[in-house]
Parts: sequence; structure tokens; C-alpha cells
Amino acid sequence: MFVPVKNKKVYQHVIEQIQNMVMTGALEKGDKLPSERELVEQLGVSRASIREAIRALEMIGLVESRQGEGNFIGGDINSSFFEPLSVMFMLNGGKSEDVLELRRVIEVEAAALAAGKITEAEKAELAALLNDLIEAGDEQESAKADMALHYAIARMSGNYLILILLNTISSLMESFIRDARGMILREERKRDVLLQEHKKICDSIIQENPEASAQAMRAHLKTINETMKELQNQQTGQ
Amino acid sequence: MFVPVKNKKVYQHVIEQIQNMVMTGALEKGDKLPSERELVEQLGVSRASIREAIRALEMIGLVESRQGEGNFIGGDINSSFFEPLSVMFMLNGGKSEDVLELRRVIEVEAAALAAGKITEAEKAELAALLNDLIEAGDEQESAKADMALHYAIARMSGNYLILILLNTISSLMESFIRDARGMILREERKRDVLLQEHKKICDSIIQENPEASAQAMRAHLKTINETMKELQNQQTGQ
DNA sequence: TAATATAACTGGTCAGACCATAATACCAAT
DNA sequence: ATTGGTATTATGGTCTGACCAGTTATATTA
Repeated sequence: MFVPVKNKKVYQHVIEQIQNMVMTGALEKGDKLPSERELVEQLGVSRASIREAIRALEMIGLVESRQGEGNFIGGDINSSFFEPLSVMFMLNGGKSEDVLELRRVIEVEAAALAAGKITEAEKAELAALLNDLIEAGDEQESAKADMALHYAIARMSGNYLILILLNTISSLMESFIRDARGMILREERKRDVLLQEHKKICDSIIQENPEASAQAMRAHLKTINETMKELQNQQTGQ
Repeated sequence: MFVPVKNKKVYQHVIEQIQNMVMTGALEKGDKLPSERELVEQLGVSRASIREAIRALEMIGLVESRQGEGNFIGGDINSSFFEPLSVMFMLNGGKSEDVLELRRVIEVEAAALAAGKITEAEKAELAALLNDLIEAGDEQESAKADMALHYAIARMSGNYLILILLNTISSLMESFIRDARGMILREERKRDVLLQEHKKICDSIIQENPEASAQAMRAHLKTINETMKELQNQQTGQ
């Protein structure tokens, strides 16, 4: 099962071995790794190295450690995986426009893809989500419904990469644009505009019209991005 | 109702402290961290915990460890940012079509963006790269020139995220599709078609026509993806 | 002065101990 | 038989101290 380690950085070898076992399907989501003490024997390295490797894998969400139970293969993309990345992006002088732009690229295409392969059940789900948004009472509910809608569309694109990428982008936005989501929604005058845009997106997708869906999403994000820029300028300008 | 009692691991605290110092600007790219033994004193924890924290931060590219020198902040976002996605992707049963699809999304939009903000100097560079491709002798040269052209376009999009995302997608493709790049180029009969497509892309970008650029790139990737599927089916079908 | 050897750091690895938590088996009381 | 406690055991979490392996600075020497 586990092949003994050779030279170079020991913990890197351990990381690679576990990663490879996931890539080849030998380890699957939820599987329990051998205990750290077992791995020490099987790999012929110290427990410290084993643990350093596990910490690294834990940081990217590939492994989840539970004291008293064990280490498990975890696939929870939404967990702590994304937060640290925002720090990285910041370090490299990333521009907030880049994030918004990438989001536009992804979501526009996600809408088109969703329109192309949506099922009847998903149509109903989309309609329900839109309804949630319409009937949302306070800002918090509205923001939550808004987010749920966008994620649903990404999921319906049928492309898992797009979904997790949108996840990453969202967390990036959160760290770059203070209170990004609330920003828009607080603009009461825009509320109807946004609602109409959402409706148009959903309708286009339900009608299985990729071009119209992409166009609607493009228009929607244009509104959002422009509003964001305005509000940001207000904040930084005063 | 009842919320779990706080139970933070030591190494998590260390991770947070370092992250915060980066966020607040106390630590910047290239800065050297205190030595592990100093951190032991300053933070009052064991070196093992310090190292586990550093391993985690190293995995996401926030820290770079160099034996004999020290631990440093930063490094290239390239290697770290989206790289773990490949494993996570596999873990969640990602399909190879998803990768190709995402590549199409990214590159099509990159072409459009490049057309919208290309400079005169970049136009010359693009023309030169196209020429390299035309005059490429053997397959290897051709593949290299091809790749250089695509990356140049991504770079000229002016969006750093798009560039590194393309990087990641390429490595994802490598792991999913055996010898992806060579596959196409080995098809002699397609060579002229691909060359024409590349020319059309470059021309459109140089003419600063986003729509035409996107369309040309879309057509190009359609050719590539279809050819790839054919060849893959040949491989798996026999 | 320049080359070289030495010392003093730094991260990398290991071994073993002990603590904290969770699962399990077992026993006792009802 | 169910419940509740208790000891056992296996697990991850933490600490200590030692030594190895590179790098850099310093002292030594030709």
C-alpha cells in the first residue's frame, strides 16, 4: 500500500504519496488514513514528518484531522481551503478588477452552459430560488438567496471546476471588497433592477437559451461591477 | 443551542499570527521570518508546532522554506494558487471534459480582453510569435511556439488571474489527457487548419476586435477539443 | 590579499515521552 | 434489557532534545 520513502524532503514525499493515492482513486472522499503511528512504520519516516505532510494537506482541505478518531480524506471545498488564498493574492499585488473580471467570465459562461443542459427538476429549483429572492424580507435573507441562486446556476452548468472556481472567486471578493454583497443590496433603488436581471437570467436558462442566458448574466454582472466601483470610489475618495 | 467550546490547536494559532502579520503589512513579500528557534521563544510553543504551521503555509505558497537560510514570505502565486485544485478535482470525480470546457471559457475571454487592451508593442510580439509558429520546423518547436502564443494572449488580457488559471488548467490537462499537446500536432493533415486558426486569432486581436477574437479562439478550441476526443476514443476504444 | 578552514547559524529529521479526545468494552444499578 | 458510569485503548496534539544537512559569516592561514 504505502511505499517506503527515499531521499529529498521527506514530508514532500509523504504529501506526494497521499496525493497520488487520491489521484489514482486508491483513497476516496471520507476514507480514513492509517494512523500516524502506522504510517511511521509503513513509510519508514518519523511521525513529525508524517504530521508536517498532513498539516500541508489539511491546509488545502484534502485531509481532515479529528483528534481521537483519525485523519480522513476530505473533499469539502467550501471549508478552510479558500481563506488563505486571499492572503496570497494580496501579496502578489492582485487587482480587485481582475477578480471581478474573472467572475464575469466564469458566471457568464456558467449561465450559458446551464441553459444548455438544464433538467426539468432543475428548472423547478431555479424558479423556487428566484422566488426566494423575490420574497426575501431583510437584506440578509436577500443576500443569502442571491448567493444561492448564483451557485445553483454554477452547479447546473454541470462543470464541477466552474463551481469550485466560483467558490474561490467569491472568497477572494470577500477579502478584497469590503462587504461586497451587502454593498449592492443596500442600494434600495437598485433592488428592482437587480431583481429584474435575476429574473431574466432564470427565464433565459429555463427556456434553454444559452445566448440569452449569457447576455443576461453579462448585463447583471455589469450592473454589479459598476455599482461596486462607484461605492468603492465613494469610500476611498472621501 | 449549544455551541462547541473553543478548541483551537496550537499550530492554528501560529498560522493565524503569521497570516495576520502579512495582512497588516508587518510582513511583506520576500521578508525573512524569525528563525524557527526564535519563534519557539517568542510564541512560547514547541518547534514542532511552529514547523507544522509553516508546512501549512508553505503548501499555499505563503511561505517558502530554504534550508540553511530561513523561512521567507511569498514566492510565486503560480505554483501554489490553483495547483491543489487538481487533486481536489479528482477527489470529487471531475470529468476531463470539464477541464477542456473551462479552458475554452478562459481562453475565449482572454482573447477578447487582449483585443480590447493590446498595445502596439504587444501587437509586434504577437506577430512575431505567430511567425515562430509558422516557421517552426519539427513538432517540438511547433508545440512550444503554440504554447507560447496561447500564454502570450492570456498575458495580454492584462488579468493575472487568467494567466495563472490557464497555467493550472494546462497542468490539469496534462494529468488527465495523456500527451495532450503532442496529440494534435501529430496530426499532419490538421496542421494547416490550426495554423490558419492561429492566424485568424492573432489578426483579430491585432485589429482590436474583441468579438472576432473570441469567435476565432472559440473555433480554434472547438477544433482542438474535437480532435482530442477523437484521438482519445481511438485510444480507449481499441 | 586571497583562499581556505572553521564556527555559527538555519531548516530537516528523528526518537520518545506525555497530554487530550474519542471510541470501545465492560460492569453495575435500575 | 436498558441505562449510566468507568476503565481501556487507540487516536491525534504537543513538547523536548538531540542530531543531520545545508548556508553564511568569521577566523585562520598561505
